[in-house]
Amino acid sequence: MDDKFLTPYKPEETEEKVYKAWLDSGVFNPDICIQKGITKNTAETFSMVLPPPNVTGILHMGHAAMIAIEDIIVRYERMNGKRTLWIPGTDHAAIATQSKVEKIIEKEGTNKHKLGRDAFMIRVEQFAQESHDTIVNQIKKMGASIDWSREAFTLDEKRSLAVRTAFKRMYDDGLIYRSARIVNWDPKGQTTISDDEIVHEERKATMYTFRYWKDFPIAISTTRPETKVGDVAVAVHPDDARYSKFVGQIFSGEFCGVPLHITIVADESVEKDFGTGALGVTPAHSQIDWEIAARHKLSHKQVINEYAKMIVGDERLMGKKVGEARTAIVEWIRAEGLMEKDEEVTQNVATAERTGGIIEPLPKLQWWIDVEKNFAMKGDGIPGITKGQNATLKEVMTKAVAAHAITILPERFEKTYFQWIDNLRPWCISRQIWYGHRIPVWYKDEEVYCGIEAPTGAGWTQDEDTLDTWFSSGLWSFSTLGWPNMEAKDLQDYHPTNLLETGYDIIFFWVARMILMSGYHLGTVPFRTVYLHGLVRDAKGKKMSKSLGNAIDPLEMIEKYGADATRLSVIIGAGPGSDVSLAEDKIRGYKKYTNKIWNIARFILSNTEGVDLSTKPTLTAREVEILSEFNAVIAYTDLHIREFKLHLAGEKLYDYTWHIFADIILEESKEALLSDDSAVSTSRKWLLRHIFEELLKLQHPFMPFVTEEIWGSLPNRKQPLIITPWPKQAI
RNA sequence: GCGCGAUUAGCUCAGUUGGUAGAGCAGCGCUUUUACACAGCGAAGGUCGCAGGUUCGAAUCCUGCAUCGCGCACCA
Repeated sequence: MDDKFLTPYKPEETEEKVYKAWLDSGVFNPDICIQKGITKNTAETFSMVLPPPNVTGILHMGHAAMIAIEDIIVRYERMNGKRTLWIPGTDHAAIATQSKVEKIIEKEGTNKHKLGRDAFMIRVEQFAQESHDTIVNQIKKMGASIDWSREAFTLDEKRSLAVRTAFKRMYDDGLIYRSARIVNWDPKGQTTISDDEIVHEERKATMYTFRYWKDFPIAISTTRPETKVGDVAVAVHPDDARYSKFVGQIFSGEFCGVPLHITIVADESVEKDFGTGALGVTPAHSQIDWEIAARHKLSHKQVINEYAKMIVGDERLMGKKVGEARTAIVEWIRAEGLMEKDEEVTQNVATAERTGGIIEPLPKLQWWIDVEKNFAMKGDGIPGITKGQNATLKEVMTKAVAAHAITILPERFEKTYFQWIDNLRPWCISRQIWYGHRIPVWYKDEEVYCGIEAPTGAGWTQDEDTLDTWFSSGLWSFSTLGWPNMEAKDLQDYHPTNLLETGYDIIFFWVARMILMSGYHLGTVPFRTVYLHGLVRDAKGKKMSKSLGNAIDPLEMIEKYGADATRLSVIIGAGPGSDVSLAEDKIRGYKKYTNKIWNIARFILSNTEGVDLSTKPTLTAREVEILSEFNAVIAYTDLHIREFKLHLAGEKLYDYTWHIFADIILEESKEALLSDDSAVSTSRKWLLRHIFEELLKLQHPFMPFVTEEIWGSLPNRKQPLIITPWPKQAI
């Protein structure tokens, strides 16, 4: 027995060495596994992409949980003989990364405009590179058995080609178009954002009810009086008897120094019972009003600019921030005696997820993806839509899940997914930021050119905007496998991928967009199964965050307690899709467990020397009973891993190893091992050694380091544990 | 407003074909005995949110309610 077992288990002396041995052996790469004869080249494949972490800094406990879950599954599949591919990568994360770097240079007393586009981009790329290196190191520390030879980045050469190709094809099909509509403008980030990047925050506000001027016949209500200088109409319900006599009339007057011409229109969208039942229509600053104006062919007038400042009126309004303008207008309304009512209300204010800026709806010329336009399907991978048949992106996304070409787990998230599709509007994909994929469109006078490469000839200028980061991540399942080269071997072997494992918080951002992109470009699903995990929260169930100071740093935990303990702490106690509470005590507890296994190894190794596992001795009745109980443990573990109930599998192994195998079986065996009767001790030795080795295999996906290290000290080992076949029930 | 989830021991949570309630941590008592004190043994601790219903039997199924949390939509 190795002397190292005489002292407690030391992860710090084990993990780096073990990970390096795995890397050197090349077993993370399925091609090498075939070359070495570890995997049959006819073996079933299992593929998965790592949800690429943003290059915005360091990984948090949620990433650690994600890596642990995925690595358990990958190791399980590999031990079961499959050609197993897990692809690593990182995401440039466009707006998130850019705003992070903007904050950093702001502290240095400069900004992106002073630096200029080129110099600023160099700073961003440096930052991204540093983050990338940190992240890769963290993924390795967690023990991820991922194929580094296939690492990808959403903004590297290959992925850029995929993005431009995808854009061009969708543009040619008319699914991508440029149009002026109301956008979600983030004045803080100075960019448009998509509907999904909006977070509604409940805030107190005042609802004012007033008339534009004294003899205006109808009072309106609003929480944003400053936008009323952009009103072109008042909309009422067609059945509203109070106002029907005014419909069609135009009233002109002056509102806080701004001349207005208000048409009274009847529109079904107006609720009679809300406020006064009359809605002041501000087409340029409200999505709904824009739609009403379109229905009634009304003009629109922009009164607020990109910096959320007023661009009409006299000195009372012009150049003022919207908040100040609101105060000024309210004062004016009161002074004029126009105010009929003001009341406190709570309302949901739209804010930008990344910057916290209050969204200012503005009309702007932007690029969009049409989710309701027909295109010809490129493949047969979506049930109910055959190749060549016309379909819309909405239909593709719906059918992929409704017809169970994709299974979403836990199942309840299917409802969430369908609800999102039901409310889906055109996806705004252009961003006014610098970091990201430049839109592959060039302009020359009136000409517009969309291409994978820049047009030849002089005088072309490329569109200034970049793409929403989720455009490139939407391609991830196939851009990492060689697309747009349809002949690429990886693409043919590994797509659709088997599993997408990610957090439920990005089901719309990412999961849905991947289904959209794969459905359009390949005519198939990007993955067969979606498994959604929950959030890692603190001991009191609060979301971990730096500002709250309750965040647990996974690297620090790995240093203190080891990667195996850290992995178990985020697996056990977390059912599929439900959040997991984590305190340092929990991780410490699993550190003790790794040590327990270490000591079991010490006992087994020193008591079962010379045992021949290949020759099964005659077992006593009690031993047969123990073995059959253990077979049930194998079956239980196997079943629950396959059903993604890793918490149950992990907990069972913990409970069995500690409280059955160690506390009962080992204790009761001491007598037999001391026995003078060699038949008694031989059969008991065989049994203990057999169960222990099988337990190492079963636990390997959960705690790869300590199990591999012990396995390496077994006298009869033939190959590393990571590629040792998974236990089968046997009597 | 629509939808989803949670409510089990002091704390964090497990517990699916319905059959006498479980773990970890904390706390209590005992024990250094062929592994391990990062340990072992033992005791204690719960009317499984509330009210009904189905059933021989309900933490588990059904209905309603309450509280907390989340998502979506929307309030002009």
